[in-house]
Amino acid sequence: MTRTRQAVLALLQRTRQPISATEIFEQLHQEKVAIDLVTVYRTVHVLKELGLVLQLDLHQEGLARYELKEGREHHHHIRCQICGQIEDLLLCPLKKVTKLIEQRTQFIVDDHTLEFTGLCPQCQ
Amino acid sequence: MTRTRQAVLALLQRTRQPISATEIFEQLHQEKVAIDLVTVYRTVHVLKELGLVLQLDLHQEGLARYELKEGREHHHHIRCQICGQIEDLLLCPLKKVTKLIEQRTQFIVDDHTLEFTGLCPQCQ
DNA sequence: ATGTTATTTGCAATAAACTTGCAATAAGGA
DNA sequence: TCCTTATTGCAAGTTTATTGCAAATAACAT
Repeated sequence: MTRTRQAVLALLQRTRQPISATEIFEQLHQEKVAIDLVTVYRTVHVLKELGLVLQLDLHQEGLARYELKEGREHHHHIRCQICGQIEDLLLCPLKKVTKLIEQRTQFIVDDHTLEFTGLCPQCQ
Repeated sequence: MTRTRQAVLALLQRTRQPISATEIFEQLHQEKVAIDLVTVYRTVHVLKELGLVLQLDLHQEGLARYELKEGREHHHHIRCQICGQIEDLLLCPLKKVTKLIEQRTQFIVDDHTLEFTGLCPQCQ
């Protein structure tokens, strides 16, 4: 854990929304932390492997976002189509459905992604 | 509707799995249909706007896939992590949850994406 | 502390998926 | 047919992410 990686991790800790590699890069530069974009990519990769960070690929965004996994429970997201705001949904209705799918398809289900899009209160 | 667009649409009709732009390009070239990759992108864009085609951005694939919307009911997908096979799930457990989310978040929910990943029977 | 080794970083170059500009061609209508 | 509009192909550009490699940094034993 170098101080470069600490800086990325600390940023993820204090950011409430899932954040992209470019945003991490720009935010750290604003805070006078010199870091290369490549290093950001490599760092989030390492943090992912360590199980500290989750990668999200939200529908039609065309880029990856990262959020802290540490100490957070399984959840999903809703994104505003206008302003791009992303909010956590602290629920998951898929436990029963997963069993049904395993029976129907004979797959062993490993993971799922669920995302809602719509209009946030401000953008309606 | 030109014959180039017909060719793309016809391919989508006879393909059972969601297919990427590059795959459309390669498949049509194998069938001796001369088409530029750019035209494939523009065609699926048009077909999307016409409501004939749906775009899927499956988790961690890093590319878009397209499937026919015409005459198909709302459904979701499960993808094998090993072989990449994609199967339809003709179910959707999210109607009630959507209402709950609208109440909780004050968003107006417009759409959702749901995808499962796991191991298909062949790859287990 | 010093040297030795392994890891991490930055820079440049590359890859992959998609988009845009523009001229050439094809389609549709008066 | 002539004119207008839409579609296509080619080349070049964008964006996001990855790779190679040398330099800098960290880890560690002596």
